[in-house]
Amino acid sequence: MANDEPVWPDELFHDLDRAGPVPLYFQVSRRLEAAIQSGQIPSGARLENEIEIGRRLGLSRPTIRRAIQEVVDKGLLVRRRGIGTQVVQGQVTRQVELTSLYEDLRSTQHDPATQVLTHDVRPATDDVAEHLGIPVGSPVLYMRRLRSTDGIPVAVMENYLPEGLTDISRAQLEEQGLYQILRSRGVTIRVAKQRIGARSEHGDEAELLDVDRGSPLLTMQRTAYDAAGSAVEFGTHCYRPDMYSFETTLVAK
Amino acid sequence: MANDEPVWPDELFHDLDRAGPVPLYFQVSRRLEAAIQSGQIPSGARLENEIEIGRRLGLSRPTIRRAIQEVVDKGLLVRRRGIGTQVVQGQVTRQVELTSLYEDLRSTQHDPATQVLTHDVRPATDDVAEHLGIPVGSPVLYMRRLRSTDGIPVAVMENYLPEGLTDISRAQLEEQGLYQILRSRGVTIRVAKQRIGARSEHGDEAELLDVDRGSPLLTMQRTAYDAAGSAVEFGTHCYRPDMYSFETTLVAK
DNA sequence: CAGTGGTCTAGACCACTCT
DNA sequence: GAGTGGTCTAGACCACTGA
Repeated sequence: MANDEPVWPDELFHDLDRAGPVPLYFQVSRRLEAAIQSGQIPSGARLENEIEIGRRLGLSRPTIRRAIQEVVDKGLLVRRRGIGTQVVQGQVTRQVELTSLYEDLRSTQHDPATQVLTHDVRPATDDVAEHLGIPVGSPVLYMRRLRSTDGIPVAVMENYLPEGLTDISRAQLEEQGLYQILRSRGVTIRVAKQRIGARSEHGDEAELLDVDRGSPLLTMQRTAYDAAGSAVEFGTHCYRPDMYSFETTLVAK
Repeated sequence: MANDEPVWPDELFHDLDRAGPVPLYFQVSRRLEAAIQSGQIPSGARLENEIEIGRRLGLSRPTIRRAIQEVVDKGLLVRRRGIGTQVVQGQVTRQVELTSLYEDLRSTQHDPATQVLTHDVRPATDDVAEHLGIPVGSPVLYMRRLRSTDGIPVAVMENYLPEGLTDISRAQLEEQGLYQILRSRGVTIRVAKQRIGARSEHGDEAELLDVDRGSPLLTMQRTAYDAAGSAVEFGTHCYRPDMYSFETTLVAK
């Protein structure tokens, strides 16, 4: 083989900010990721070894390892002991992240709009209480929203928020994603558990989503927890399967 | 507060194997995870700090940090700077992992069975060729299988394997999961990209899965890559939504 | 203020792969 | 045997939290 020489675009890393708040490993991993996504480091290319990268960047090996590991976890690189680190072959897809549908859609250049169908405070049912970890009958904010993109309905979303968050206004929900509102109130979501399934349309969903009666819908049920481990949101959503699907990249450990 | 004392069950970690091939951080993380899953470390409990844990176990802080990080990544623990490490509140769910349906079912104590409906070598169509990254018309092994558990049909699975793996026998497929077979042939899957959606039943699926005509089905399309980054499997599966769903735990970065 | 996790360093030894 | 990533150590300084 003539072309098995390792690749490392030094020039991308010559202005790392050692003083600022952004960790070095993160600065390196983001630039590395961008270089792969843009094709600057081509599919299948072998990277320079960790020690040499560290030497060139003036960083220790653990820092370089952590940067590379971040990119490996996103499925863009593969490491093999005794061999080296390679860019994965094949097309690159987007990762499922801890964001709301609104942000998913917005980040993909669409124009999301929200219509609030229902918005009230009601006592928690058994099911809702269990998911939120609160007593049955506690007041919860219930909202039912219709999300559209480019004028086409995409999803009907039902959400429940526990006491302390029940004062979110209808107007606010029309304008921002739920997770945006929560963040602006200082609520940070750390962990979310979701279950994805399918079922038939029922009730008024056919009309709202502009599909035939009895059409298949993609469903997602999610409970989100804040840093302290308390549930801050429980929701059941249903999506038009021709308008939305879930993508994941799985990486073996 | 009287009961804010940090928790650490020393006794679980007194027989770590420092000589064997299993990394120390992994031994620690697995026992820690088990202790949480079993309730031995209760929901909401605060863990001892990293330095102290390291001292008690005779391990360095980076090793302890890595062990804890593994459990954080699984969504069982939450870390907060200045505060400490806490067990997440709420029920524990299973993680989506890089395993086949067969292993999913088997690990949950069911009794999976496989019926091979079709099994032949054929030229790759445009679609299959693109997903596998091979030329159109290349020979690929096509298989269509019906998976059941406890006698109830769960999924119809269509899979395509590239040249070099086209000699997997029908008999073998009846007995083992596809990923098991691949592993036994030295093929290790490192990365998989999957898309989950929904659609209506069509063709003979209603009969195979014992559902009504036009019923909703949960669908999954997956391409799996080996350590070198080559695609080793492409498949489109459809599931009875009352028998199967996908669970994920998402952790904010 | 003391205590916590977050980051980083400069080494070391090992297991694995290829030649 | 040479080169690679995998693991581990023993420190260091910082940023953030809560009292």
